[in-house]
Amino acid sequence: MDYSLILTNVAKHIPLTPEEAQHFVSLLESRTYRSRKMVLEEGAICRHSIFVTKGCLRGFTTDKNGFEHVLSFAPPDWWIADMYSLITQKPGVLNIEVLENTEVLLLSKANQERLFIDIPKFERFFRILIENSLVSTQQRIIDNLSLTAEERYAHFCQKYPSLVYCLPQKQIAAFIGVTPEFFSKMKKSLLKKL
Amino acid sequence: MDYSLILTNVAKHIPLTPEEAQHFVSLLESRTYRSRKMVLEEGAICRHSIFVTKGCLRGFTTDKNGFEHVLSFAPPDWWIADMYSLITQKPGVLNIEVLENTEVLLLSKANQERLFIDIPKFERFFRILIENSLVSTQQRIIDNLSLTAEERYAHFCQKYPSLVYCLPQKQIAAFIGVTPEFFSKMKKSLLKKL
DNA sequence: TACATTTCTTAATCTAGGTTATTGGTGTCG
DNA sequence: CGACACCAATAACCTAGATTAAGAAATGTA
Repeated sequence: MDYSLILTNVAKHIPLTPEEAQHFVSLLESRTYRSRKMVLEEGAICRHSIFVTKGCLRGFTTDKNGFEHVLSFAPPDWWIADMYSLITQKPGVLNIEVLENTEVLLLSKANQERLFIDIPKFERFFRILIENSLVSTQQRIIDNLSLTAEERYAHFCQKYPSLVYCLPQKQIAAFIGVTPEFFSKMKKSLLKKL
Repeated sequence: MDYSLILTNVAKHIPLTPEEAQHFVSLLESRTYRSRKMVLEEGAICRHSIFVTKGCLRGFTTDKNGFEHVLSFAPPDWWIADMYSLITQKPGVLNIEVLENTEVLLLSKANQERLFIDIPKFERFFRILIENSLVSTQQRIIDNLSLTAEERYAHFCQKYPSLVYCLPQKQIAAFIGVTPEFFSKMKKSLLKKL
């Protein structure tokens, strides 16, 4: 098993000794998922933080009319979970689905808590991780309040350049908050402008 | 100076000995602000986390057309800051304004870091604080993507019952993401429905 | 190769919410 | 007291984006 991606990810924020790194990876489980598998379903309790090493996941909710809204994508080197459910250990609202064949590392809630006790600086690591996540989530609210669909799409292209070409465009539409039909129309009118 | 509100706020998540509590409050500065004062302006570096003990603040951004969009309100017992700027110590995009005469406690970034060293469990406290903030920010994105303005207003009333009656309604409009004119129209049509 | 399923495109029509403009109310301060 | 700034309400008109309903392309699968 290759842990270099996740160890580099951790090392961006806290230094680990070889022994600490060894202890950390011993708390992880690795999994392989086929495209379209649901990793977590609405109403279930989220018991792991998921780190993607290969492939891509998406987190989404379904509204009362059956429409899906994408909260986040998780390409390699990203973490994903239903934060609400993971924290409270109550049933959550998020669905997590596999978009292409994907490899992940799982850190269970119990192992995460053990980690906080055994190597307290992981408390710092996850604080920083969540701080960054909060900042980008807040920025997205500001974008939703102040930008047009076209501008939000432009931001998306800047922020996730690798995803723009590998994702079905209905998924991008469900992220920026428009219907697939409007997204198609918009893309066409963007081409005309060039 | 009365520190009971902030100490209760901390005690919700981590237990403190009297000595630790004493050390914590020694790192705080208290301030009083008059209504309409700008506590933080766009382009400035955010150097403190702000805890409100009395009154109310709001955090907002201004878009390229001059319209304001409210990211958060901070009534008593809430924390507020420009997270991006506070973390990076680079110029931020958030304005923080006083909505009525207000009393706050300030924790500077430097003192926060000292606190993490002196009393490491504060690392845990702020992680939990930010986790909760992330969960409610994510929920707001889902709401923005899947609910109508009327439904978002209903959510707002549930979440901030104390603010609904004390805030100018243009501020509520700028939070849920509609113009004051539409908000007025909407409120009228809600009355008819009863 | 054919068939099923999902995704993308187009176009007509519709609506939630924005824009602009006018009016009246309510502080607040010299 | 009057002047001025801010806030709320209303109404007529406008537009970004939704809805509905086709087909056309692409993709999977046998």
